[in-house]
Amino acid sequence: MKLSKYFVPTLKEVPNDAVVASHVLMLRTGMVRMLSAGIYSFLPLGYRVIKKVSEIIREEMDAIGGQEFHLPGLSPREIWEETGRVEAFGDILFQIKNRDYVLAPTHEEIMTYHARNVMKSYKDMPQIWYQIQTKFRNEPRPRSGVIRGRQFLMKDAYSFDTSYENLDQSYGLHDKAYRKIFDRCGIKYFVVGASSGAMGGTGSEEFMVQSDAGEDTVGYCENCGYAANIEVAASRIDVKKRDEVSSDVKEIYTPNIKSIDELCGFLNIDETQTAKSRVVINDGKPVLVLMLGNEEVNETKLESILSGNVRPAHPEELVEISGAEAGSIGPIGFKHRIVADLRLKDANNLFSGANKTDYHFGGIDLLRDVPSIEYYDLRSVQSGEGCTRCGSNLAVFSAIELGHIFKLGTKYSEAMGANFLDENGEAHPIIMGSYGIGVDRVVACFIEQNHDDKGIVWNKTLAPFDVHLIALNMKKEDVVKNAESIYSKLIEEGLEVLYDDREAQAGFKFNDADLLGMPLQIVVGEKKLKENKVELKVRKTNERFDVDVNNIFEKVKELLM
RNA sequence: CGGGGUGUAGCGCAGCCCGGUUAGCGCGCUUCGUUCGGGACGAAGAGGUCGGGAGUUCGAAUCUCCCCACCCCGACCA
Repeated sequence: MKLSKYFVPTLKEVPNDAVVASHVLMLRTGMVRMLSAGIYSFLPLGYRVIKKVSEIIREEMDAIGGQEFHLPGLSPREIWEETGRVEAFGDILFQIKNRDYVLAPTHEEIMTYHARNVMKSYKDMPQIWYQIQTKFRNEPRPRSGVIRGRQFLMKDAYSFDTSYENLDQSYGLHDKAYRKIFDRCGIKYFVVGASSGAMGGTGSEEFMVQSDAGEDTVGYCENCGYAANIEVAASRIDVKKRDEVSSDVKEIYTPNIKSIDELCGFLNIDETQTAKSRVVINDGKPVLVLMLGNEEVNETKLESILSGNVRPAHPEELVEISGAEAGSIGPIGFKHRIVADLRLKDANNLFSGANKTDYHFGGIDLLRDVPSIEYYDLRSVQSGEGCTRCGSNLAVFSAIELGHIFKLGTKYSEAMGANFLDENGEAHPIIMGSYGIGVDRVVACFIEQNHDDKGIVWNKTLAPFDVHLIALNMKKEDVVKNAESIYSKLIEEGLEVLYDDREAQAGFKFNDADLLGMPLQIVVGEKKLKENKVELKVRKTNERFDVDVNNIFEKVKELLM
């Protein structure tokens, strides 16, 4: 491809609206342009990369017996009513104004629609159906460029099986295929285990990439590979040790002391001697949540323990429930359910609120004074805490979800009446799995992981072109002649070549080449042509080789391997 | 949806507080000439509903009100 004719609008300056590296670089390299918030057009260069990722996905999906579909983006709303997901998605679901259609945010319903009444026999299964399609979600807040958009490209696959054992197999095939896909793309990822979530089902894994642009927080153990969403992650952490002697409960006057920090300062104690109280309303009933010192409650853990609806109590409610204002609430004398974090298990000599405004108790012995207390893991793990599996230090960081594999079970087949007959002629709902990969996220994540201050550093697998050929001075006949012949020769050999044949300064071309980041650059200039040589530069390592014009292809092949 | 911010040429910005010529600057773009291995130089040009609407005023990019778009933080997130 000749750059003089190719639509690659590169940007020298950093666009104002972009913050994360991949977003900045995708704009600067002319891979994408924004049309509207969270809606991006892929330009020719960017689309080449999308196609490369898609092709890898396609190959690996086909290798596990997947069959590619191309489903519509539009679908009648009533099909989503069948599974109750119009309500479940709520405002996320785009609805068409002048006809009762929605823009599909995912395709479980549509695939199930095609399966029902067609896959009627156990003999028809297993099946793996997939597609690479645009999804539409009315995200309240699109961000980070292509990483969270209102419209994005997703590979979604669905498996149909007759038993949970067979589902496990289909699931396992996807797990392997996904690892191959991300390995081939050259992405550093890790796998986070089940957090079954609102989708229902029996198991799931998320394929994650560490990135500050990510929206999930995970705990990860480099040593053993343990990885879990912060919402469920556990760690080895000491419980507060029980003192040998429990002192008596004593009431302390603590005027205007509201926070744990203030309490510690006022009494000159350490925060590990205190228990913080939070009151929530769980399905209309108050619950006191006790944490050691200043530790924050992990909302997800709390909600899964309490089940049902959980919300913080209003300030007026607090007085009514506990008799005290926020800051003076504690376990002793609290007349409702009390749950405490495990670190407080059987602790004594604690300071906490006295349920009387401006008073705290000291010498609290939870074992002695609060017999009805229940203990759970309620805190979020933090970096540096011990891995529960191997004891090494856990790292906590944010991450981007690249893929998700999910054992759906029969949620959709039951709701939509997709049944099959087994060997005995009995009807059962089809057992399904669903498996997604964010294709544009793969591209963005690769760039997040592979760039420097000059631009993108592609590998051969995903690079839009293998070679970036630069003719330094288009006014010199010798340079043009040699560049043209190298260009044809490499194309003949099956390489993808981007040829910078523009009338421009050398520095301009070098910088564009580094920005666009093809793995290998070939520089054709007067200076080295005098010795019948051209320069090859490896983008990643910045290594340079002077190569005889007649040996270019061999050296290119060697360097690209 | 809550908090903060921005909107002026393709891109990056100044001007606005304190209303008053023809709305500027850098990059990019067009033409000509010079230059040609790390974002060149000279000369001449083109390019603007100052986000939109209403208002105040003799006069609005500038003041007031409403709306819209976009960004950041939070909430939300199959």
